[in-house]
Amino acid sequence: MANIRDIAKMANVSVTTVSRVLNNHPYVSEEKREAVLQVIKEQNYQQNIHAVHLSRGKSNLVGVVVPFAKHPYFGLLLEGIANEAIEHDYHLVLIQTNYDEKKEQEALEMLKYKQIDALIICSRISAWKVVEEYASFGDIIVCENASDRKKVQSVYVDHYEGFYQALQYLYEKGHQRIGYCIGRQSGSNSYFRAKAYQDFLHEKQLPFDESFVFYENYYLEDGQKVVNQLSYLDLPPTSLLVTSDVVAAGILTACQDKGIHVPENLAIVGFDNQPIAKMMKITTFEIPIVEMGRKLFSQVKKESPIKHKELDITLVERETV
Amino acid sequence: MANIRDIAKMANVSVTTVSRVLNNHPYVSEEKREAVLQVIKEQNYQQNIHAVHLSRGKSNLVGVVVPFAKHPYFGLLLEGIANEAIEHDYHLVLIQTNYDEKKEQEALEMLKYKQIDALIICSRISAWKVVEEYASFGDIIVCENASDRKKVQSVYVDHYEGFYQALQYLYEKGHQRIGYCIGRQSGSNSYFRAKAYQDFLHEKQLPFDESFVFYENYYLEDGQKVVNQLSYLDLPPTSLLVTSDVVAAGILTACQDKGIHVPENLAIVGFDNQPIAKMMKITTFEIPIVEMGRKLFSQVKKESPIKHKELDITLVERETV
DNA sequence: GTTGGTTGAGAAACGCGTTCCAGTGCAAGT
DNA sequence: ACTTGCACTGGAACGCGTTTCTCAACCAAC
Repeated sequence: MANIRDIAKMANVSVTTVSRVLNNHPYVSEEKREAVLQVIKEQNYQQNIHAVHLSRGKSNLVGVVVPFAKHPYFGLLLEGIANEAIEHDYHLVLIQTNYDEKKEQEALEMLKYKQIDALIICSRISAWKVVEEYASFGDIIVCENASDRKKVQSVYVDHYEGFYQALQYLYEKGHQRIGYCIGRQSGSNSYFRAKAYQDFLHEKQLPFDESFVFYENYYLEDGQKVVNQLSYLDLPPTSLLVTSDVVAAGILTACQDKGIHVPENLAIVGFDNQPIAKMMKITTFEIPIVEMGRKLFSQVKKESPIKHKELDITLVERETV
Repeated sequence: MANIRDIAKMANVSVTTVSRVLNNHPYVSEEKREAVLQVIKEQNYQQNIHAVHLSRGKSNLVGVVVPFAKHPYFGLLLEGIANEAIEHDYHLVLIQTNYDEKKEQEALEMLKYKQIDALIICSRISAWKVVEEYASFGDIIVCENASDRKKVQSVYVDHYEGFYQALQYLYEKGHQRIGYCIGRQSGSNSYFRAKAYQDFLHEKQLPFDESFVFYENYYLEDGQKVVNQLSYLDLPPTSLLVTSDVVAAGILTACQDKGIHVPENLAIVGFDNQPIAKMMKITTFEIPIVEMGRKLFSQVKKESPIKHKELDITLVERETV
């Protein structure tokens, strides 16, 4: 296959001119431009993309770190990121970590040796210190409140505030025994929610019962597990905050099977406002996930000094409270 | 940052030797190997990945074409592909097409100019003729029955057979008016299912009613739409084959809202056996999606002559028939 | 002592596009 | 008439690792 030098020769111009035609640089006369274009067409010439990357020192590739591609939350996020990437002529390198820190590390390494120009971390595992070491190699954008971090950018929802609001909402509906279900126990979003929970209990002078907190809930199936655990409690919570609508849906279904009436026996508040929440009429706090995905990508290579962007959560009242 | 030549100088060896150390080639004495390793460590040296790609003419990147990342079917497929890719030290470039043929074309172009070494097309749009033109540039693997195609590889389930079996199953349960819901109207999987449907009607001497076929059903929300349309029919089907469990779940929920009893008034058979099918006790034909994803990736760069691989579908009887 | 295989190592070629810099030619401005 | 300065062109340097050739050294077998 012909390379740029061959094309230059055949078109009787310099390599530089061919490059300029290729990249739509100005300062090429119309005749030469057409001559070059003609030869390119004849030869069915293609730039060697690796040479372009080597030369430019960048690749128009952005890494996206997700724990699982199959989880609807990350599916939605990916959708938003992908759609925005298309519009900016970037491609996405998908890095699925399964919450394995090594995989995240690898992604950071890819940033270091410039296989990717930027990295979007949808759910972080490594410590801030580690992540920030890599910030000098390219933009790092996280999907969590990192407004106090100088080196990375972020797009997020205020989970502290959201959780607090949700607790307040249930409290006003008369609930005093409020539990919650969450995904992983560590992680910054979980931290903020736990904090909001503790602060709320403290403010309302409510006791903390550790059996009211359920960890490792990600999927529909996990709802069943929660309802099971609930049945072992002497004094179960009267309401549950569930940090993913799919889990909330699982809980709701399990309740229906067990004859637990929702919301009479158990009130449920979901998060995300995913399609399933609408379908099953789950009261939920809407998180604009797809939009968040788009915004996450928009942070890539942006000049603007706004490094941190917060999106709003809104309550969607339906029938589970 | 130091390059391979700098390292060579510092270690008092040739560039070749450094390269050999880097790539674990034989013919490097232990002393030199260690000297090189030492310098590499000291200098915190990193290969320039673009130079490696340029030199090798490949990138260890595999493209994955999906219409939407947010659809659970593709989420599951992606999960399988991603997990297999990790094990083979490949990375994935996600190309979301939104069923826009241009995007798919772009993906094929990426294969042509070798930005990616292989391409997995999870749902094809372009004509075979177009796709096959690109087969010479790298492996192309599709997720549909392409057993009669020489140039591409495939991993698939027999949708003709699956659909036929499902129809047979409903027929044996006493249903004569069987409708079906499907995603896009074109597409090879849809073609095989439509064919199975026609063949079945013909065999059983049943009339074809075009109002029994519902197109463009992808998500939970679409189930509502189907049930609405159903209510306008004078003589609606007594049973429905639904090519995605999420849509089946949507239909089931909409039926519950409308007081349509399932399975008495309407029997529903889903496909995929996704978590939601289990949760909502939907009778469904299981498609091993995650495994299919893994197998799709396994076809990449495989020596074996097995270019086409069929996976089995199995009936999971639950409560919607 | 000669032939031959094996191991170790380096020079040079190869893959290829971008960009800096120098320079020419022509037109507008003073 | 003379200076600016813009439009256009191309040579050469740069980014960097892999791989092929070639050759030397060394040991073993004949």
